[in-house]
Amino acid sequence: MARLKSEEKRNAILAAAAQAVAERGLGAPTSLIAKLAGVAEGSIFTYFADKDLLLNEVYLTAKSNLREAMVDGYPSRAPIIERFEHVWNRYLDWGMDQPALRSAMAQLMVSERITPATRIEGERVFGDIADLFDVGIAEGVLRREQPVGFMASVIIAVAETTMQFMAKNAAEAGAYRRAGFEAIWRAIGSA
Amino acid sequence: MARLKSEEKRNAILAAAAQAVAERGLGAPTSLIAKLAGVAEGSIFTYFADKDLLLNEVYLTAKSNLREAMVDGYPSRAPIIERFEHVWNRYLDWGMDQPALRSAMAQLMVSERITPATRIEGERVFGDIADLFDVGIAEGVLRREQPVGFMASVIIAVAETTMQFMAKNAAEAGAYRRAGFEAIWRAIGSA
Amino acid sequence: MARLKSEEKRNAILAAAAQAVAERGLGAPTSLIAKLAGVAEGSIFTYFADKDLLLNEVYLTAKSNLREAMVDGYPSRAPIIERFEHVWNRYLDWGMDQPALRSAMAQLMVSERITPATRIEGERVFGDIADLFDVGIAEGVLRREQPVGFMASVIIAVAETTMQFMAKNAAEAGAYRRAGFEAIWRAIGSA
Amino acid sequence: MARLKSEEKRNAILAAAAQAVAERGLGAPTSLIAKLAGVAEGSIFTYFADKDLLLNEVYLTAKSNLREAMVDGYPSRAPIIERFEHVWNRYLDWGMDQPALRSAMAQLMVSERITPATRIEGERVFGDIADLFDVGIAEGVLRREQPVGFMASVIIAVAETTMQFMAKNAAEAGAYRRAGFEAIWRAIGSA
DNA sequence: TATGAATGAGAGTTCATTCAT
DNA sequence: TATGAATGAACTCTCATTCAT
Repeated sequence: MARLKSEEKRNAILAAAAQAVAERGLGAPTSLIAKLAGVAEGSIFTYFADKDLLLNEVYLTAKSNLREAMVDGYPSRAPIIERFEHVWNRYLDWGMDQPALRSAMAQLMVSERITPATRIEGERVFGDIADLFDVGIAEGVLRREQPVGFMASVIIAVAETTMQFMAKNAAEAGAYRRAGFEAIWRAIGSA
Repeated sequence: MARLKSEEKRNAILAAAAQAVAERGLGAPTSLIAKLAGVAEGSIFTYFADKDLLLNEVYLTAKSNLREAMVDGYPSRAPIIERFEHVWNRYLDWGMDQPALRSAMAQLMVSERITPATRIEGERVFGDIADLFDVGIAEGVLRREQPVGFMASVIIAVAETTMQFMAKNAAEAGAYRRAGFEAIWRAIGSA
Repeated sequence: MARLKSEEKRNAILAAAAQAVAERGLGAPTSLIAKLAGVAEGSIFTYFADKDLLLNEVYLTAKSNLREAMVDGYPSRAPIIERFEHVWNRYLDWGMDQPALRSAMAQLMVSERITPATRIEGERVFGDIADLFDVGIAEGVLRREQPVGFMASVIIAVAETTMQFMAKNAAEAGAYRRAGFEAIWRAIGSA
Repeated sequence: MARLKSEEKRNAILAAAAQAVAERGLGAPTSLIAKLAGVAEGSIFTYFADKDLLLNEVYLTAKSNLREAMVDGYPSRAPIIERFEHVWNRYLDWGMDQPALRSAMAQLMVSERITPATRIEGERVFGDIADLFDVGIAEGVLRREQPVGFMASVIIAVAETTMQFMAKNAAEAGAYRRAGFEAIWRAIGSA
């Protein structure tokens, strides 16, 4: 048997693509991605049919990766505000730890290259986290007036902004983290 | 001595560039921009030294344009919440009226092609609107804990999100507009 | 005003493409064509949208070129056999003079890259020469049983073969030329 | 001593190559050939040193295959015209039955990829069929003026043309078959 | 100044061939 | 021997920019 397509190599390409996009935008050449991944230029296309498909996979991978970070250590039985805070903190930690993934995701999000199907799939990944909102509303700790999807997007937007400030000013990172959470909690909490 | 004709052409190129970026992303070819502007391909480069510079100007123009929309009809003497609401509504109106400008701005914002200098200049444009915050804090209607720049960015992020939902679901546009404002006001208001 | 697209350059590219195809087959790189034409690689695409279109134009150009060679000095009033012989000889002369054009045409003819539309257009070019057959049949010097299109194709095929032998054996070129004509004339003549 | 299994695989590759060339031209990728042959991409190169060699073998195989079709049921004692007619009909039958082989052969014939050696070898395969001509000339039923090789090539060319018309217009296939034979017989017969 | 053809570096992608398995 | 992933040169085509007109 010949060499089999390795998950490892696939991941290396995905990570390299994220880095390349973070550094050079969506126009980052596939040759740069190959170099960063330590594979031949042609190998990219044995793992991904074309650049757009690769970019879509980067997007999905980033979302999954983020989701896992959020779910890890999730305090299922704690009061809902603590659960929210857990998710919030994991989100920011993820963004600080993986600036390339975060930057790539942000660029991909507003680009035309992510297909509608990928966008839907990306939202599906966050399905059970979105359920948090339903619980919160049922328990009366979240405002019921706002559509759940809208709230989620607002949170992401604020988190994104918070991360920008944390990244720009590491000394005050903790302060921004708290300020962001308070802003969000006030925005969506029913108190 | 500003040649009228040229100023017009310059503006046509800027508008065309925004449209091109909105439709095709930052990789939109200068030849498309030229065609949309009704100008020869080469003429772009008599008005803008290179594409990056053009893109930076688009960014600044969009910001100025938005600023003007916000300032127009500004109720200087109304209670501060009404002033905020005015700004908020003008922002959303602008985004709905000028989807190309909004989309281009969003893409430019997260891209590497906007220079730090341009970013600073872009923030300066909003200087007096940012002053609103100082007044609000002084008057005790805004929370003082959060840095002003951070609050402003949060507002922009939430507005951006709100516009996305308005654009996607025109029937509920009014509801999103209000939901967004309430979320923001709770987030930054001291009440 | 800028430089205008020059007919001259277009022709140079067409000729270069024919030569490249003759030498390297239909897979001849556009970069070689550009070099042979003395233009930049990119210039090919300002004159022809893509390689297939260029190849189709080469085909059509070759056919037109051949047609002109055949029509030149055509003895309209001579007996029909002489008119045929004129066409025959002009055809072979053309093929000997323009081996690149001939070879390119032969390869293009059997390839998938010539579109049906181009094929039809190519036949139309020979319309009035095909009329020779109708006259011949009317005058009773050509066999009437065979469809005109078929006869024409047979002639071309035999001419092609004749040229191959002439090219391979220049010393006997004259003999092949006569042998080919006699074979054809017997095949289609009513005598 | 010939491993059966391998011989089969070799033939599968040859057949697949013919089909691939018929469908996609000489630029058909070896990966397509492998897929059509039901063989791994790399295996092609254990049977044929490189693509050119494979193509040359396809050419030779097609010629041999055609030759066998012609020889099968050959009426050695019938009058020479019947023998010719037999060869003619077998040729056309072969072409109709094996369009891929015919198309591949036609494309290879005019291409630069068939080496002179292969061309000579290809002619040698038809050696004894070419002998028919010598007999015919000796018996006085064929014109003696024309070189044998030339006559043979003319016949092939006319047959090729006839097959094209038969393939394009199945309803009239019989008519073209007869018309082609008559044209050829008049061209080469001494009558 | 305006034009748009010309340029060629560089893009994404293909593919014959190699080679680890 | 068979496999198919790996390779990278080479391909077609795009595009920012230049420059003759």
